Amino acid sequence: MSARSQAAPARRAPRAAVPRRGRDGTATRARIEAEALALFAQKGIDGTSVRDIALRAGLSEGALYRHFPSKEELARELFLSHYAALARAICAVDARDVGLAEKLRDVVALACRLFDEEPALFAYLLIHQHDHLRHVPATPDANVVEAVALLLRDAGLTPERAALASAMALGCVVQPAVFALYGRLDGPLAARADEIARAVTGIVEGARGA
Amino acid sequence: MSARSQAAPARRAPRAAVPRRGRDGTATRARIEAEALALFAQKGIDGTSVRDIALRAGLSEGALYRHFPSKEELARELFLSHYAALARAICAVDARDVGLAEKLRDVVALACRLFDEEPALFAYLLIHQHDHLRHVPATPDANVVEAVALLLRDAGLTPERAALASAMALGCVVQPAVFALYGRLDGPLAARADEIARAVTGIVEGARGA
DNA sequence: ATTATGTTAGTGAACGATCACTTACATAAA
DNA sequence: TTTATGTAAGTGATCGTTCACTAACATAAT
Repeated sequence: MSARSQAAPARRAPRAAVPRRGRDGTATRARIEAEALALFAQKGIDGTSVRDIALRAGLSEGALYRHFPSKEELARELFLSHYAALARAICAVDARDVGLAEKLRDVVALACRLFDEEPALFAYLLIHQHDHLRHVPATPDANVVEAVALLLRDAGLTPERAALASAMALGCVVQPAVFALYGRLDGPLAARADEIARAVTGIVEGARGA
Repeated sequence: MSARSQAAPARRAPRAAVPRRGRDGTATRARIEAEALALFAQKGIDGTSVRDIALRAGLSEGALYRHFPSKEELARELFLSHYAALARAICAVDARDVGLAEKLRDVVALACRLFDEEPALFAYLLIHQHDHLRHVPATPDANVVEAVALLLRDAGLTPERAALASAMALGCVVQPAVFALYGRLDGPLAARADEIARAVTGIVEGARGA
C-alpha cells in the first residue's frame, strides 16, 4: 500500500503492462454472450447462475448488469438474435433463382454446417426453443419456422399443406441433430446432409403432388 | 375435550361419513403424479415448486415426501415410466406379424392418439426429454428411440442406416406435435396420421433401397 | 373390553442454501 | 467533471428439504 501511494502522482505506465480485462470496447459483451451460451446449452438456463456466467467471463456479477438488464433478457436476446440469423439465412436461400430441390439441399446443408461449427449454439436453440418460442415474431426474417413455411409456399404448396410439410421437414433435420448431440449419430452432420436432403425433398414433393 | 371423551368409547360410524382425504389406498400418489405432470408440462420443472404441487394435490409439502424422496426423483419417475410405456407400445406393434408399412402406420397412429388424448403428458415427454434422456436405459422396452431403431432393423435396415432413418422418422412425428402444441397446426393430430405415416414410409423405404 | 404399541399419512413451521439483483464505492477515459 | 465500466458486499425472496408432532387406524397382549 505504501509503495503504491508513493508512486501514485504521475503514473500511467503500469496499467498497460497488465492485459486489462475490461475497457476493451465491446469485447466484454461478446465474452459474456459466448460464456452464457455455452453454459445455458450445457446446464440449462435455470441451472446456470449469474455468478457462473460472470466468473467465466472474467468479471463480477455487478458488472454483468452494466451490459444486460437481467438474466432472462440475456437468455432471450441470445436466442432471438441467433434464431433470427438462421431464419434470414434460410430466406436468402429461398430468394435465389434455383429449383426447389436445390433450395432444400442448401437449407439442409446450411443447418448441418451450423450444427457442426457451433454445436453449443445449435444445442441452445434446440433445447430451449420452448422457453422462447412464444416471444419470436411470426415473420420469415426472425422465425425459422416461418422462413421454411414461406419457402414451401413459394414452391407452390398451399398454406395448409405447407404447415404440415414444414413441420416434417424441420423434424428431419432437427431430430438427427438431437441424435448427434446424444452420441447416437457419429461424425459431422454435414456427412448426412445429402441423405437428409433427399428425405426432405421426398416429403415436400409428396405434399405438392398429393 | 369433555364432549369428545364423553362420546369416545364406542365410536366407529362417523368415520365412514367423511370422504377422508388420506387413507384412501394409492389415490394420493396418483393425484400427486397427475398434478405434477400438468405443472411440469406447463411451467417447467424448475418453474414448479414443491409447494405448487402439494397445494394442487391437496396436501402439505411434508406429506409429499412420504410418497416421493425428492422433487427430482418425482420428475424422473414421471418421465421414465411414461417413456417406457410408449416404448413398449411400439415394441408391441413391431412384434405383430404384418408388413413394414402397416407397422409404421400403426406406430404413427399410436403417437398421434397419445398426443391428442394426453397433451400434458406428451408435452412433458417432448419438452423435458433433454433433462432425462441421459438416464434412460438403452433397451427397446424402456427407450422410444431404441424401440423405433429395432423396428427398422427388424425390417431389414442396417444398424447404420436405421440410426439416421429412425431419427428422421421420429422427427416427422415429433415436430408436427411441437407445431400443434404451439397452435401452428389445428385439430387433432390423428387427422394427419395418414399423411405423416406416408412420409415416414417414404423415408424408411428410401433408406432400405439406397 | 381395554390398553400398549406400531404404522401410515398427514400438518405446518422452520432451516440453510442459493439466487437474481442492488447499492456504494472506485477508477480510467473522454 | 462527467461517464462508462468495474468491484465487493450486501438484500430479500424463494426454494427444496427436514423436523417435531398428530390423527387414524391395526393388532395383540392384558
